[in-house]
Amino acid sequence: MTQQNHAPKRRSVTINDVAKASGVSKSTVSLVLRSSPLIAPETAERVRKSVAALGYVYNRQAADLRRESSNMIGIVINDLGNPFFAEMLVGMERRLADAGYISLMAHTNERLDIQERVLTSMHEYHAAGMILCPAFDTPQALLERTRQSGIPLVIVVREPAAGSYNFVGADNERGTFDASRHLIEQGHRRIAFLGRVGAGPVYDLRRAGFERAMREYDLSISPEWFVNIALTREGGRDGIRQCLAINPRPTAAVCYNDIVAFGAMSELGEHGLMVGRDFALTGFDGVAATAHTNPPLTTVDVGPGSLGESAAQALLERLADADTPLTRRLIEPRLVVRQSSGPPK
Amino acid sequence: MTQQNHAPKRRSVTINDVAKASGVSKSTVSLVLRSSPLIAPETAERVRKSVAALGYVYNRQAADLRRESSNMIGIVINDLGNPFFAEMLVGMERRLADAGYISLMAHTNERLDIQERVLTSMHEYHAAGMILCPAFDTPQALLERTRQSGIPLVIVVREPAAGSYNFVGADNERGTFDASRHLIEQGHRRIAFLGRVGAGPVYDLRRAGFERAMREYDLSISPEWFVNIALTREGGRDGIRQCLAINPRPTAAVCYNDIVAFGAMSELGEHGLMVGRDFALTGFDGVAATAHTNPPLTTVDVGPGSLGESAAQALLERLADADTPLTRRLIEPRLVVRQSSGPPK
DNA sequence: TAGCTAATTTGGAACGTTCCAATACGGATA
DNA sequence: TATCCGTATTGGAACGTTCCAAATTAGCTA
Repeated sequence: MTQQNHAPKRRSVTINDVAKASGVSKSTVSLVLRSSPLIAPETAERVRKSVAALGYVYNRQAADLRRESSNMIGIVINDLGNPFFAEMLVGMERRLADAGYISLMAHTNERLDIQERVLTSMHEYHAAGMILCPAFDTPQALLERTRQSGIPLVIVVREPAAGSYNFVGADNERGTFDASRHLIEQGHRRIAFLGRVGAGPVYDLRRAGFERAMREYDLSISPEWFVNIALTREGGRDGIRQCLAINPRPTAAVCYNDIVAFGAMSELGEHGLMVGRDFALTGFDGVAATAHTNPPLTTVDVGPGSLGESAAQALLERLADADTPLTRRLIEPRLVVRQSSGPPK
Repeated sequence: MTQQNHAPKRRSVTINDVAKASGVSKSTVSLVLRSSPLIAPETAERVRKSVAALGYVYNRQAADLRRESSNMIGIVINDLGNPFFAEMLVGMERRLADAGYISLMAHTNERLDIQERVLTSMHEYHAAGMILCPAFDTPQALLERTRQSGIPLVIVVREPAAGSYNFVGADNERGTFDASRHLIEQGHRRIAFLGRVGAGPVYDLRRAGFERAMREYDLSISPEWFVNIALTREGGRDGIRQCLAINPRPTAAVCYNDIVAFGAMSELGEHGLMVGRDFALTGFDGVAATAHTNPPLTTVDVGPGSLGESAAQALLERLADADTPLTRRLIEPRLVVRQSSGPPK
């Protein structure tokens, strides 16, 4: 006795089955599915009935193959552990979903080999467009190759050294300038800058903003105030430990980003120092959590969510019209002053 | 004069072009691309040369259509603003990518209509499997429908009321039990529970764990200690405000999850209370940030990343063998004691 | 040399859509 | 009645793969 009820393996119902069931041709069904105005209302109604009755599900794979396109957008993120990127991703996804696209998401964790792999994979799946937040040290060649493949590409957050790309990011120099000026005007004179030296153009710009502010107020910077750390919460702790060892001790620190500031706050607390009173801190990014730390964190808010939306928007415009000129959008950050950045004692 | 150089529109290179270029049949090329052992090494070499020369890119859409399958996995997340889900997502994505799959990710923001839409969309794209974290109040029917569609489905975090599903989650009752017991053993007697009343089974279980611990230590619970709040950082603030108004005032609170605890910490700080000394707090989830708050947060660690990996693993097993029995995996959480949960004064 | 086997290679027929040119059908006009 | 027109519908050829059964080749053996 042969066992045959093993796996149902029911052939999936196609447009043809629907056509047969409703007594029209597959072409008609196809038109109905795309709600074409060509079809007579009664016919459409009948077809829709059969669709429901048979439990037909549209096969986008087949449709996309024929149309030589797709409704999938590739999103490549390098550090989802940082809420900045998570919030940005949410913004992108929302905007894209609203426009009827679905997101192919991949996380590179700053690894170039993974980044390369996912980019080709998205390519193979015929993504209609891509949003890429390049990992550190991404070779120019990779970007160039992706660009030339002809699929619309928007680069976010980290701007490539050269070449013309569709870019959306924040005005980093301006951001740290504002934060630094704020600290200076609070009365701070010895201010540290916590970041990863040589982390690329973003680091350079944020540092430059800090330096410009100090210069404009005629304050000189001791080299040891450039504290070199990993761009993580743990790095923030490390940065504070280094700061506290400096003599004379800085009274404030401009942090590369919010999560570094989080780590710094935690470490300061463990040393019995009260953030905002004994030591001032500013972050960068404006992630949601900054409003709910102890104490709330003064930060340079770039609007992570809306930055993501902007990127998606730029891509959508490009998809709508391939001849749209490549745009470069720099978001003006907004300094949000909270309790972490009080004056020195 | 007709303008024709408008858009390049170069026909994409197909397997046929490669075949022609290397003097073999398309079938052979197809086999080479999938590195079949049937092909003679020299032939494969020759084909690969042409692939590179022509800049051929594999069309997975076409392949998947023919094979009636795909390498895409749908992941539906409801609240990426909560780092717990972001970290879980990272775990899933990594495990799936390692296994050669690519993730179709969608964010529902707890909205049922969006959830419904993305599920059908993933369906239409022929996702090979799906991981779903159901939005609050997801109707049983939707889950049932998805399950019956035949595509392997793993449900995470929030367990459906009934029916047999592949589920991966945490032992919620046990988690809050451990946290509550810890606070009690620290000497706390008046302990609040901050959560959203009626938020579903997860709330019920976490509350039950709290109640059991109190019962086991013969402590009665005043009804007002069940503080009803939104499950956000803002909700945590709100919860503390409510706590402080209770007379006699609780000395500790078990928070529904980590972000609620974050908000609570921030609010306590603004009232001049030192967390861990003047008021004790525990979180739930074990997100990375808990180790770097001010002070570091005692939490019930379920390992968000590895929970995601487990879910992916469960799905992969099901994909490998459709007859794998449906599993229900409950992760045993681990209480991580930090400074937020010191004894009462 | 014919016949057998194993190792490679191959040509069509799928997969489920969309596109296009062509057809069918009333009804109005000449 | 023949012709035209607009509206609705349709069949077949794509899209770029994989699958399958069959064909080709080379090397042995009888």
